[in-house]
Amino acid sequence: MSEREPPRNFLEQIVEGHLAQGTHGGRVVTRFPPEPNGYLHIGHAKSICLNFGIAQKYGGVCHLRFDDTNPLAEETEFVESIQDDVRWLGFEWGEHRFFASDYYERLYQLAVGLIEKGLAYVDDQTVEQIRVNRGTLTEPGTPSPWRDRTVAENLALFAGMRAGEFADGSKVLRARIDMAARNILMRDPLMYRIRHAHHHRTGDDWCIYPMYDFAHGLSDAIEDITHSICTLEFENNRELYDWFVEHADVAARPRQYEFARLNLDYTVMSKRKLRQLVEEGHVAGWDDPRMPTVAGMRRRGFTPASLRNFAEMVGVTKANTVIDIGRLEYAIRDDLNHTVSRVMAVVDPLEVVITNYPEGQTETLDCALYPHDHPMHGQPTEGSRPVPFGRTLYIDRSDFAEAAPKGWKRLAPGVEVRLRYAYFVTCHKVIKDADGHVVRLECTYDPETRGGAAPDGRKVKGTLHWVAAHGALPAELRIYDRLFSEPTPGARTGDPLDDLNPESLVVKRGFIEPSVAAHPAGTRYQFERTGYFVSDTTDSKPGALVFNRIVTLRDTWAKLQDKAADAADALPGEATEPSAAPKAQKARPAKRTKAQIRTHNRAADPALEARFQAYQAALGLDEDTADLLAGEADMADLFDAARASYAGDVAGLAKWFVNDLSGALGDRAPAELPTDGAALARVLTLVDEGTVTSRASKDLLEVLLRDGGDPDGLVAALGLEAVADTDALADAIAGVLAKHGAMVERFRGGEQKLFGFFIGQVMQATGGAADPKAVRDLLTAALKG
RNA sequence: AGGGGCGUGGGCAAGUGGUAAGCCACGGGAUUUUGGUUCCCGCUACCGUAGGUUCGAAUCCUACCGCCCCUGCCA
Repeated sequence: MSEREPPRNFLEQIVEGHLAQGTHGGRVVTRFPPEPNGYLHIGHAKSICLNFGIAQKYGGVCHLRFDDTNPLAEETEFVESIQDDVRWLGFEWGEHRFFASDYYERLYQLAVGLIEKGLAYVDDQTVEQIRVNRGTLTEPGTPSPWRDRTVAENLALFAGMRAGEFADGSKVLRARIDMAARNILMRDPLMYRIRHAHHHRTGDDWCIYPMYDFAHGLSDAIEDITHSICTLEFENNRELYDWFVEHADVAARPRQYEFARLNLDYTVMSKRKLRQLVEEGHVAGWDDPRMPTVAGMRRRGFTPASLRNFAEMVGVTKANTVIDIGRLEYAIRDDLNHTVSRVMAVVDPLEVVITNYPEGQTETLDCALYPHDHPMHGQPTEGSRPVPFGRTLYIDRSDFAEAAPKGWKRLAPGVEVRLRYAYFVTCHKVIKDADGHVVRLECTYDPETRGGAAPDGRKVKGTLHWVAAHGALPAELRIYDRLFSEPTPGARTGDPLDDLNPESLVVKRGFIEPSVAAHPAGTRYQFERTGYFVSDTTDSKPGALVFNRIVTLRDTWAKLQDKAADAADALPGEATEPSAAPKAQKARPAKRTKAQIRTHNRAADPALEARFQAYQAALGLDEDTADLLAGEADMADLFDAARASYAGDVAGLAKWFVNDLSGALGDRAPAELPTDGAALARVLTLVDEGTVTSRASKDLLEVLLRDGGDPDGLVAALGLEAVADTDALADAIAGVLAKHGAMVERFRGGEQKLFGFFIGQVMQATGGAADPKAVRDLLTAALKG
């Protein structure tokens, strides 16, 4: 009961609100609308999880709709890859797979309908003319000379466009909205353009193609989508979306909602930049394991669950933020740690000879597949695999130091360590080549420590992974790292390519234990002490194994060393250059503020201006208050009406209007209220008289503004009369104190700020009806105890 | 006559007038045959800034500041 439910994101709250009110007849229909012109990336993955997730959660469905309205960019190949990716992520669209191109005929008819209503016209202007005449951010556009063609002419021309009578670019169909609209998208947006091009599905059936804004919302309407979720940059398009849905002949009323797209540091996400990486050969392809594409991450070894969890973890909001890529790494580690078997592999081999191990002898050790110190999700923690051991073996070069630094727990001359699951060994001799490079280590082992434990109870500080030379499988190990070395690629120079990480892929030749030979490509492992790896699904072959590093293990030792290195670097005391060049100050026109609107209103309405003056002169209100009250006639009317039946101090009424009423009003226009000034005045009077508390008056006001009615009657009906009766309050206080004994202790222990908590509790216990001042006094006494 | 959005600890993010959730990162400690895992503890935020309303404001009002998006016959 007291279990904390995960907070719902704002979209889920909206959906729940609709469900509660039966807004869409209780239906939830979302859609994921990719354009089949490229590969999906992790940002799309978030959107997929959101759309399919909401449908799943609320018993709805999610359509997969390909937004294929531009024949020049789109290809069937991408349709396939997108479907693969969505399925791989774990979502199923069932029979709900659609294409915008399925609706071309219907859309055409809807366009004709708009023409017939005089709401669309054929424009003969050139691209350049259209652009110029659209105006700018601060200047209105100018109407096309073709804007007032007759319906009949438009109909004929549009039919001609469809029939292929005109060349590309010679004509377009435009919505006839408003060339002076403040939202540029509303300045007669294009609906259709001529493109004599082959479409991946409709072939050569069409030579006119609908534009996004026209096609998208109406496709939503055709499919009876209820919640059309897209990213923030489409916020400006919503007005147009609504316009088309409203004016075209469709019954459904889908609504668009926007959320912030996913941004990840140390990577790029735009299709353009990703394409550039591929086309210029900085990566091996769209499925290069360093790419943030779904295909790339799949090949890298990410799991669908890790991506879904990641999407859940980062949340859904409208704030434009950048996610720490460490969270993605956390998500995949957190999954694999609980699902994947352990195995030993040496990335950078250094030969070790156990000099006191009999020559020619070998043995097989039984090694656990899973750690037993945490639950493995959906898998047994039991199970083992045979691992050969012998006189010659390999350890990782990074596990040996000729001169051990402080804190070193690994192998060094004279130091004894454990070979995992095997024996304790001690290094006695370091063999080097002519250049002084270590080529081999000679160690002795303690036969008594077989399995890794010493009968005499002695401890070693370190445990190393290893692979015996006999039976070792050679393997190519692709050590992947972040594609970019800067959190915001391109921040310095403007070109992300300048920040490519030269070590995003390092290929190593190493060895792995033979047990993995039996597993299919695509199997994921934890290479103990090294990281999570997957055998590459396209390049790994029996006898020529290839593994991709998915992610490292957390590495506390490396972190300590980094810190030590940083500390050393810092010694010279050089202040780091503030390299960030001052941003070019963009000249932005100042926004028209609410204050300017009010001033503007008065300039246009002398009567309003007169009231503004009178409020100050006759009523003695300060300028700011008078400004707010006389900013629009409706508000001033309401205020004057209230004033006429209010006996108290006018300044108080004015303040109450400004601070309380306008907040409760929200977007509602004063003139549309189901109540009047007299009733409002009565509300404040009730507060003045002490009949209701100011707290309870908010509830009263809310009901009054919503339903209207008689304030006195409402007070009685809602039980809002102020409770100043000492006995009743004392009871309430005693109840609260008894219920929150621990809090009382804390308060008496010095947490003074909890006083507010107690007041709040008492206020709640009395439904907001308690007189706060009385509560304050009584509570002070009671808490002194 | 520009318009549309967004600002809560290092990074995310709950919160919608009554004790500022949680996650990641970071720091400590315990356990450990992975410097992994797991488990504890810490991270003592006055909520962009400044005024105001209120017994009480991250939440309501006002002004200001900062950041993002929009002038494709792309989506």
